[in-house]
Amino acid sequence: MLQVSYIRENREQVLERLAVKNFKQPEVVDQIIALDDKRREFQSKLESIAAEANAIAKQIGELMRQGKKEEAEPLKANTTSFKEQSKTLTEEVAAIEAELYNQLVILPNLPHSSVVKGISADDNEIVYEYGVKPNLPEIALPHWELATKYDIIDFELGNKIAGAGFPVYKGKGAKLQRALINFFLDQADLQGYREMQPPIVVNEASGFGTGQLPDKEGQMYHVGIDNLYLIPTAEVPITNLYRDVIVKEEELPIKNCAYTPCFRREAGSYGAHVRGLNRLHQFDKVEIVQVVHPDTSYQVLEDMSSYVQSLLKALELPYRVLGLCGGDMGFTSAKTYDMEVWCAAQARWLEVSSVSNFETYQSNRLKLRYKGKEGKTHLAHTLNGSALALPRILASLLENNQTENGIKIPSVLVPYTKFEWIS
RNA sequence: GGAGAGAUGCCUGAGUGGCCGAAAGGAACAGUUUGCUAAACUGUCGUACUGGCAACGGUACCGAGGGUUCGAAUCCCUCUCUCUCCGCCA
Repeated sequence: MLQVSYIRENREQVLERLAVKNFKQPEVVDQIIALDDKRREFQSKLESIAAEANAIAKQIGELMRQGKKEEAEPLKANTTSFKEQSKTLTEEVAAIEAELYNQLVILPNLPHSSVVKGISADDNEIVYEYGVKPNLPEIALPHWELATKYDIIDFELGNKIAGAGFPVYKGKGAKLQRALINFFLDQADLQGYREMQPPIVVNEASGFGTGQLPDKEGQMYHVGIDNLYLIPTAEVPITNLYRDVIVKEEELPIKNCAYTPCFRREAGSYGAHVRGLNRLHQFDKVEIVQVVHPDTSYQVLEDMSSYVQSLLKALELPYRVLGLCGGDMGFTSAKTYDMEVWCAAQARWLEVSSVSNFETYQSNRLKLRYKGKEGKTHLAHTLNGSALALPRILASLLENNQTENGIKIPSVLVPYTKFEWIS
């Protein structure tokens, strides 16, 4: 959520930046400013009435204490009109504030000045490409066929016990998953991220805190009986740890990471592009989350991007980095890099990580602030990134590393898997 | 699931209708003293909105939301959460 004060003071710039994100309702900006004017006007009326009423109540209290009951009685009569006025004004202020909030949540985050204008994924910039795409023989198999061939992932069994999008990993498939999780967590640890194990269900307040609610309600699994949501990413519980928190400036940056399963209903997805591991309802992911000082957030974004890339290099996967254009960026992000790995048999790029700087967009809603040395509070900046999401890494490993002798495990993973080949 | 108790500031904790935005202690921060550390002493020490160049004001907040009252941390109602005991279970 953007800050109203920022919108007021930087109207032109806000409009210009929203255009980069291809935002269709620029009139909302002026509506917000008008509503805020109205809010101030009504609130100040309400407050001056309250001030008068408080003053009278104080006088009455003083008289009562002195035992002058008779003198207090006429004062009471004066307050009836205050009560009525303040009641209607309170209702009006509440209505204005509700409308202001409704308008405010329509506005996406403002893209950073380095973000290019654009409408769709076609307009994203390829900022970096690394590695050599393997030359596979004609008979190369897509990962879902390899999974069956080596009996390491069973999609049918998953269908039976849960449904499509809930695969069962078996034997070396399961061990490879566990190896990847441990590898990612160990690497994050080396980078100074504190490992956390959060709940994988969250309450409504947390869903609102990171912006999944109310917008993406339909994308989360909801446990109705207890009104809890299965997390779509560890970003939700980890970032919400800092909801309504004021940290000391010297505690920044705060670096946390977490492995969790992630649950996404993916309502509306279908077809060949969701085959196999490409898109699942449940998947594993290691997430890195930082809370930083505003001055450093863009440097941190670059650091996080390099870190994610270092993981892909270690796994010897060809990848590319996309700088997302305004139109393809998430609603809450100011700048996002997507990392995509090459899946050789499918001959397509698959997104395995998304690293974003949210600036104050999340922290404003979360009320996540830091207290500066001068004693004032300021909103902190938040960032997060996948490091990494497992299924597509697995897909890419299986497809790219397939040989006549089986699937070769990257050497960095062998200490974790304790085997070199899936055959 | 049943019964009971509770929710106050960074923490502990007092406060049962006006003098309470809130005692006291601790923590933290700044200063004085000190050869250093410690101790002692002094001071500062919630958040948000809002008026003002500022000095300094106003309003709201004692788990959340309603209500009673001239006036609510305090009384009433609803909800949420926490703790204790019992039951069940890992």
